[in-house]
Amino acid sequence: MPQKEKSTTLHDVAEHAGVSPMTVSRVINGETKVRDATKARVLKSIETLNYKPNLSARALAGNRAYKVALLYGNPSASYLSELLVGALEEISRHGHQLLVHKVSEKASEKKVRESLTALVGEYDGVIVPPPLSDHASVRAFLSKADIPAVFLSGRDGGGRSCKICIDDYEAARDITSYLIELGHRRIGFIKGNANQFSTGERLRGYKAALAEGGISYDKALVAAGLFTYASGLKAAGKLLSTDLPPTGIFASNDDMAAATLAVAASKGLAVPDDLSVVGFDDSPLASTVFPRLTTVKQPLAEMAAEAVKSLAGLIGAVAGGKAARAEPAFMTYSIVHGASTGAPPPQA
Amino acid sequence: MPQKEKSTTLHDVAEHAGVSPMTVSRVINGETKVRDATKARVLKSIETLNYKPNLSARALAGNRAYKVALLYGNPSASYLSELLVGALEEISRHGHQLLVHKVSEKASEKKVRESLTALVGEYDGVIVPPPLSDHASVRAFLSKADIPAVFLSGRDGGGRSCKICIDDYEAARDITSYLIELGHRRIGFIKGNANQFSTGERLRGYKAALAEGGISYDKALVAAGLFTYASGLKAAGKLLSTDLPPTGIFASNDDMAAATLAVAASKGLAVPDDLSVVGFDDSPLASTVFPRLTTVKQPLAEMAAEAVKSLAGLIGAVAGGKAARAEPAFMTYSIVHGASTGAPPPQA
DNA sequence: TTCAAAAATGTTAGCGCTAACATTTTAGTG
DNA sequence: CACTAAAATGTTAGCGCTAACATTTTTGAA
Repeated sequence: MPQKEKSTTLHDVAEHAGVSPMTVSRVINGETKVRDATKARVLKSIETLNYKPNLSARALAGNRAYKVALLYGNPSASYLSELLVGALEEISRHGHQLLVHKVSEKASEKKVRESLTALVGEYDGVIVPPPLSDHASVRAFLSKADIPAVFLSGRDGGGRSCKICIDDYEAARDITSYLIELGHRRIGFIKGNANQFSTGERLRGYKAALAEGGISYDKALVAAGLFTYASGLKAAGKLLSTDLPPTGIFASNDDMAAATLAVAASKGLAVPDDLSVVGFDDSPLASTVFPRLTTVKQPLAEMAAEAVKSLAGLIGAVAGGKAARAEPAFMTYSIVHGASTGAPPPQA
Repeated sequence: MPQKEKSTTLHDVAEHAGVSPMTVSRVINGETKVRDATKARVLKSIETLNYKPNLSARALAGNRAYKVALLYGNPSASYLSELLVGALEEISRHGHQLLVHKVSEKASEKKVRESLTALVGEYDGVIVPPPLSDHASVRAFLSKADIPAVFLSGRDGGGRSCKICIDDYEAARDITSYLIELGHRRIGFIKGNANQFSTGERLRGYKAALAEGGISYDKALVAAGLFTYASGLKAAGKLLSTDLPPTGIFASNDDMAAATLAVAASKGLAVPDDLSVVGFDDSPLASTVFPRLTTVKQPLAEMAAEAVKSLAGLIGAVAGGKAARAEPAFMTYSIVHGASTGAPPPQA
């Protein structure tokens, strides 16, 4: 039972290594200004005694136990869970405290304001994932409240904010190019919600890939969507009912791509033989449906960890009275190759 | 900026209320052995000064900052995120620390053992959601390691463990009864993974409802499944290809129910006019697909919160040298009425 | 070699809170 | 109304760690 006997402390390590506690503290923190020989000795003692710093004590003494709120209003909980895993990992590494705070997107302006007002006194910083990160009034409020914030995706933030995202434009271009490489020439596109920043970026990427492939942009192959399954059904229905339907469809997210699969099935189209489908996000849905979707995977856990780091930096800077302005960070995405893509049918 | 000026401490409150810090501490904790008048005064001061206890300090002084690991191996991340939200809420209320620890279910026995061994020295307790809570070797290991554990669903645990769950049997019976009330007489059932405890319970509930409705159990209306979308496709395909297909299908989880919808669509069956479909879990998928599934909703966030509480109790008891054995808790589920259910077609 | 600047290490104090014990107040008895 | 047990409150000390400053050791130029 680890909790019966006292756990080893900094002092135990110090004694074992024959140095002062402060030196040990320095080793486990900055690791600067300690002679290599000493450092090695301390590290060995730490190893031997299996020392684990007590985060509570550290937070208390160092006066830096930030409380961070992860806002969410996203019913697409899959996104959330990966964020949480990453954020928790990073948070607990530093002894901060993470809370999840629900902000209903559909609530009235006033309600949102109330919900956020509660945060300001309570937390030292907030992390804002999409779609909240595109929510104008949320952004405006946080900016005015002058609370350190890190936005995931969405537009660039003003004030004490930072943005962590992947390059939606590049990713969309890449995955579209992939379809082109497979031989597709008529590629449909299902747009996302118009008020989200990534919607425009993904469309831009789609167009760029077409241009690079020497394919002219055809308005008839683009359908509006809202990032929802239902909207995907409608959009895919429209695209697949034309005289000359596309042989490949790029849906701006997996929900709509999954809907596209459903529409294809009901029309008797085989995927990927008759139609290739790609999505975006690598949501659980992407691997749930059959065939598994080819899609763009964002490193959400890493992004969340990065967000926590940036936020800690922002908070620290603000506390230190410095101008707080972290650089936006682009993370690397990857393309997940599923079974929903293949060469176009020969007659096409 | 909340982090610039020092936040109010226990002492500030004590001074404001004209009592000793210890009295304030007693008020915010047990609230016992303090005169009502004094307590009221202190509470008012707390209110006035907007005092928030410092969890780090409390944990440090009280020597009770439990580290809790939430194991997961569940690719169905939706489940996880709701658990996390609930667990985080409760955890941070007490200043404990939560970590998520991945345990690959498909790894070799040895790998699993290694993965878990790391936990034992590191954490004070673990929370084990399904499907891990049904994983025999995980259970055996935790029991032998004698680490406080709370299982969500799954079988009852031995050793220092506790189980939080809903009554799968009752829930399955309820939702089947609902189909019967709508007028269905031929109700198909798609089973879950055979090695999960809830699979048997749900089947038992299905049978009980049939019996109560005076419907005889027909083996031909039951298909095997594995809780996956792909297995659902197969099972639903089988059920809907018979001469006299069911008018309602109860899939043991939402993934398989969603697959049933897809099969229905490809067969030209309208849901719910030609076929009613119900699922189990209220996963995000349930509200993603069209039409929205009627399903059983487990209060996952509450269950996680309860798990944290139970775990804290177990750990405390163990630390105090008492026999640790918390009672299993049944939580209340609810039935979510979606658009996937309706009266059976008249000719049926 | 000598000595100051730089680098490495040590000392002191205290973060905010709560056990554990000490003291005061209150209520209850004869 | 004194006197004691019980209840309420206060005091002291320290949880494990790290700022901030104090001291020692090392380094390298004169």
